[in-house]
Amino acid sequence: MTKKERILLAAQELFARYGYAGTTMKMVAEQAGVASGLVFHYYESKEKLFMVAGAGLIDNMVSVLHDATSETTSGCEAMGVFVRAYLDFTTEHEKTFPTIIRCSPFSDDNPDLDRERIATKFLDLINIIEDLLRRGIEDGSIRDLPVPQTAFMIYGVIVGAVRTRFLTPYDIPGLYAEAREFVLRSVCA
Amino acid sequence: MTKKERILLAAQELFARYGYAGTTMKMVAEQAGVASGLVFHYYESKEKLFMVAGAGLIDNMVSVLHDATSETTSGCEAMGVFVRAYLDFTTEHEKTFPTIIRCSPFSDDNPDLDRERIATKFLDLINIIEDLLRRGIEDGSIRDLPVPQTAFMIYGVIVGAVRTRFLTPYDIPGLYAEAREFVLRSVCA
Amino acid sequence: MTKKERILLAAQELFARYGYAGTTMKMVAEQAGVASGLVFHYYESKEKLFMVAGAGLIDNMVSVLHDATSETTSGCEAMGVFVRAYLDFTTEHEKTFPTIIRCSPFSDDNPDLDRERIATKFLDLINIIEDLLRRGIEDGSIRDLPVPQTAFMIYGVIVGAVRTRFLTPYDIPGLYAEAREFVLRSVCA
Amino acid sequence: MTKKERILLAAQELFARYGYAGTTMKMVAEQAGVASGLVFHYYESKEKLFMVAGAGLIDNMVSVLHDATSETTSGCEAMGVFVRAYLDFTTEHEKTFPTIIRCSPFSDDNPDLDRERIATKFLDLINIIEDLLRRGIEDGSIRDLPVPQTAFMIYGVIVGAVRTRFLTPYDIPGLYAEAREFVLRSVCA
DNA sequence: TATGAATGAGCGTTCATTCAT
DNA sequence: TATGAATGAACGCTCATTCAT
Repeated sequence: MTKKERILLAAQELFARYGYAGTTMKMVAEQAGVASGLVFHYYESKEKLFMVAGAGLIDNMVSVLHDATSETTSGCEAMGVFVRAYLDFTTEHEKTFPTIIRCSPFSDDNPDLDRERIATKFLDLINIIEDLLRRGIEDGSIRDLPVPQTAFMIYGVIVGAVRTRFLTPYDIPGLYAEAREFVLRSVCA
Repeated sequence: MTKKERILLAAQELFARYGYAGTTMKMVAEQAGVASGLVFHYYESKEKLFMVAGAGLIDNMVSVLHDATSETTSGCEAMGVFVRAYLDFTTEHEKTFPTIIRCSPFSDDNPDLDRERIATKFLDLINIIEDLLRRGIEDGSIRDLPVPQTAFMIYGVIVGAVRTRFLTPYDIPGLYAEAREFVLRSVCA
Repeated sequence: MTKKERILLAAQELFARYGYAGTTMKMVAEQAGVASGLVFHYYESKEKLFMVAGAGLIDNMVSVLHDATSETTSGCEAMGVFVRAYLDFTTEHEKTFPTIIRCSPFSDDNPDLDRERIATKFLDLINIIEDLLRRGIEDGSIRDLPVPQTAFMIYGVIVGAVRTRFLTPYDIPGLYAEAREFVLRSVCA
Repeated sequence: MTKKERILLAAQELFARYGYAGTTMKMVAEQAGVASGLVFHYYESKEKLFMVAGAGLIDNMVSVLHDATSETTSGCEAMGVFVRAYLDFTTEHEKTFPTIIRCSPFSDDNPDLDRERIATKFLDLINIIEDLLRRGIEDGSIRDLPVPQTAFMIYGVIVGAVRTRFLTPYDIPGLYAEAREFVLRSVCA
């Protein structure tokens, strides 16, 4: 692993854990085991580092979710796969994933961040959901619902489940499975 | 309005708008029209001010939601009323409400905050939902679902809708109405 | 002397001695015997402190020079008084005066400084020289010379003498007296 | 042009434009099209690079001025030629010349610079003026004036004119021609 | 000769907090 | 109760300089 990569990983973990404001560039440098100057050498500024850290994770996630849903036989089934894959992804990347939450356009972590650019990234995720909805409506496995609004609701449930799991002091068993059921009950025919 | 009250209101508006890290005690003092020392005189520290600001809003909200759902005839109906009342509340308090988002246990705005105490506050909200669920399951208007998990999912949908509305760069028409439908479809018998 | 005044004086002395880039805000705070935060509390930024430091000195100087030349009988005589008074001023304020040099529009000390605002200040000085020239041309004590250009040359001689005295490693006796003669020989009839 | 030469030229242009503090070694490397390490390889440190950059220009200038004044018939005439040649030189090297201003012993740009060594360089220039003065006094074309002081005054006028031209926000037509007249009126018999 | 990754001291600035009045 | 002067730790960031390759 190069130092550049170590810095990025450290940033993802720390942003995930402490948020944007709670993470200092010195912390990143220390965790990566490099001098603080090197962080700036490679990523220019804290904001840019945060963006790159988040964008990398989203790209990765989008590609995983795209693959996961491509081999399904109905829109409803695909939706179930999507929710599960999303939630699995968060479990597998539990150390870095919250960075995505914190750089989402729904986040309030740092109002200075360039929302436009972030929103564009997240649109990829919303778009997948919309595609699955349309596919399901067409093949009859999903009710005839307003697509964009419903897509956001589904995303809300998923994010809500994740946030609840990551940030709630009390543990709720079966939360992820229930999130999937909750969505499917609401949208499948 | 006393100076103490003016400070609290200023804090709620500023935390709502700029978040915890983005709000300075000087901003609060200025907006309230008092000297910065007075803010500390009344609220001791930034963190405590933030907590009081959030707690006040939640208490207010809990009482509004309690009242709104008390005169309903079924659990399902009550749930619909709850969702609508919650969303209406956010619209009516759009200048201060986001403070609640930012001090929720699901928030990442300030990792230093005393999660335990915040969570207790929010539990009041979750408890109302759980009560409504149990009531509906009993009267047959709501399916037989695992109560705590489902309560969190419902809360997730609501919060997701709110966040989408408050923080998304693009406007989604009918989002709130759709959120209510989404929930009822999923839980009502 | 208030702390605010002590900060300003420290700034004038340090900027005079070490220049803009060579002076740090911590140095100013230390020399003034205050915490570094207080310097920003009163003067907002290094650049603004520098401007205030320079402007104060120029204002003071302009008023001294105005007074000195007001009780003369001819333009030529007034010019001699002006040069002497200017040079005397630098001697009396030798610890702080170089700050003026360093914030002059002729200075290269900090290209970021707001030249427009500085230039306006210095124009007051140039204007006095121009007035004296016109007065002398009218009363016949000064040759008929192009006023603005000559004003700048005179200012150049004065500044040159001052710089030579302040910054040259070797001492040149009678430099100031000679500067005055040099100017008068060139412009007086 | 070798890389070493390209670095020196880049340094002269950048120091001229942005001053010592405003120029970074990375800027020099970039403008020269080389890696930053190479700048240090050839010139050891920023300060030394600055000195070499300034010294090179002065040497060049001294030789030009020496040649220009060698074929004159009187001290006064030579002085006129000197002033004109100096000012012409600044016009012909307007991209790099200001570096000389910034490394002059009269400059405040960098108080760390080794004044002794710089002063020695500039003495070459002053010496030429002194020689011309002595020659003129001897041949009767120049008044009997104290040589060293007058030399500094003349240099002050020239530098003043140059600084005014290079750094003043407002343009003054005929400034250079007037500078020459100003000097000759003052010193020629 | 030539690169650019890597270092770390130091800078300007912010801001929660304290305290004399 | 009310002020705002005063503190100082900590932050993001810059940049001269070093050094392995």
